Amino acid sequence: MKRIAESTVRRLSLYLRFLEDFEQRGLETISSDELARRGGTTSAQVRKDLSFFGSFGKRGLGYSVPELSRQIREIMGLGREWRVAIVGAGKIGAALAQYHGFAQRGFQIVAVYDRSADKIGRPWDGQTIRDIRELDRDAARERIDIAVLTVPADAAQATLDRIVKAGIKAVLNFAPVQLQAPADVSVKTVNMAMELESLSFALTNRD
Amino acid sequence: MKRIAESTVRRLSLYLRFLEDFEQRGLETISSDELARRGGTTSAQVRKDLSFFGSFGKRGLGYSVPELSRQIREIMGLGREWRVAIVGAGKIGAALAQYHGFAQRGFQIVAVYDRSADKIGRPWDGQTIRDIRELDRDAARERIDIAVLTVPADAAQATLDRIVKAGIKAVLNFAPVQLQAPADVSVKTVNMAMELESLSFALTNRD
DNA sequence: AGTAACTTGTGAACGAATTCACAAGCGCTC
DNA sequence: GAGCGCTTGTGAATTCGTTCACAAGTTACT
Repeated sequence: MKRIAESTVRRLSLYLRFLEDFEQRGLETISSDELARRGGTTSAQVRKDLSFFGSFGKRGLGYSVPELSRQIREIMGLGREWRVAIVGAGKIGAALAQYHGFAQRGFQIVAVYDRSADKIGRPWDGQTIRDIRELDRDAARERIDIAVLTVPADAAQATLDRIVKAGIKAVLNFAPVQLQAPADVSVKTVNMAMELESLSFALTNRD
Repeated sequence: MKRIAESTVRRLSLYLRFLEDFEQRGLETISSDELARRGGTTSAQVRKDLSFFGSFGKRGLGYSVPELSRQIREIMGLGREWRVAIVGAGKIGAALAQYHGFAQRGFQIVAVYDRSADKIGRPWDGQTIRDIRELDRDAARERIDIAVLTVPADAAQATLDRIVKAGIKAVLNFAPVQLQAPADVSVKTVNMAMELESLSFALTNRD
């Protein structure tokens, strides 16, 4: 398959959200123009994004809402359950575990790990906190697909190395550091510090 | 000033983090190549990024670590305190308030707002939760620069409208929705759902 | 059946961001 | 002070992503 731009993938995720909204309201069809309006983009962009994966629309009519939802879910691999481990049982980890949209999309939290002795063994959102050193053993047995990394910045790279060693191929990182991983491991970083600093820049350098 | 790409701003923020690291370790100079290695980019990229704002390096030598730190901080507007209000006193808001890197960079939380009657008036991380309806009145008096939006998705747009009306020009949004705001208001969205879905896509469509 | 009103899908044109490549500057050594 | 090794700063080339523009398909109406 041709290489797909990151920006395209992110927009698909966005479109899907609107489609689900439309679906719930019982609407049958939607045009690229309507999707574009909601997503803050252009209709040509919407059509181009979709065209990488096939032709899902009907000329003159638009897209069938349930059909396009289904297709995007399929493209994005959201037709299945993903098994997620949270690594780092701190405040952010806790907030994430409670985050509803998580389970809603089929991301099921199946294990929680920490390093500190006084956390290990404690109950935590329906789970028991496990020793990070068990990750290597657990990963295959528990069929962990994705690790959510919520450890302090200074431990992030070392913990990522553990995750990689355990054979996990996808990581969502919340530590405000740039991580190094092999090419076959996907790492996405959510860096609020960076976003805040972008705002600071925007406020400082306005025309 | 020439328009600066968002990606450039984000990288500057990244470079700054490495520089501070180097600074603490007492290193005097750094090359674009070293910065690039850490940031997962190329030396040409680093130099180009910096060149939009001036020439800070010395040929043959590299960049002075403290000097470049200072320059980037200045460019990014990080030489001052930014006054931040958290809007939405839920789990995510709480996790953020505790987030250390926040204050560290000069982002000071000066007020917390919520809508629900049983939260208003309660103590919260050294603050008292205020009624969201007071935001309009407070914004100028408290000199609020940035609002962090951590309300549920379905209330996000309406709350943003309040924030805009209160005259706040920068918003960090954690609700997983696309928001509409006037052009003179900067909105950055941190959307974990989208990142997770990108991972799902990556896992599904690997070569 | 013909026409009008829409909307998709997609090459081509455009624009933006990244990478290349190299002249020019700096410090060190002999 | 000439030569060498290193590194910056930046136009030019290239790559990548977005927008344009239009042929072709669909429905609705007369």
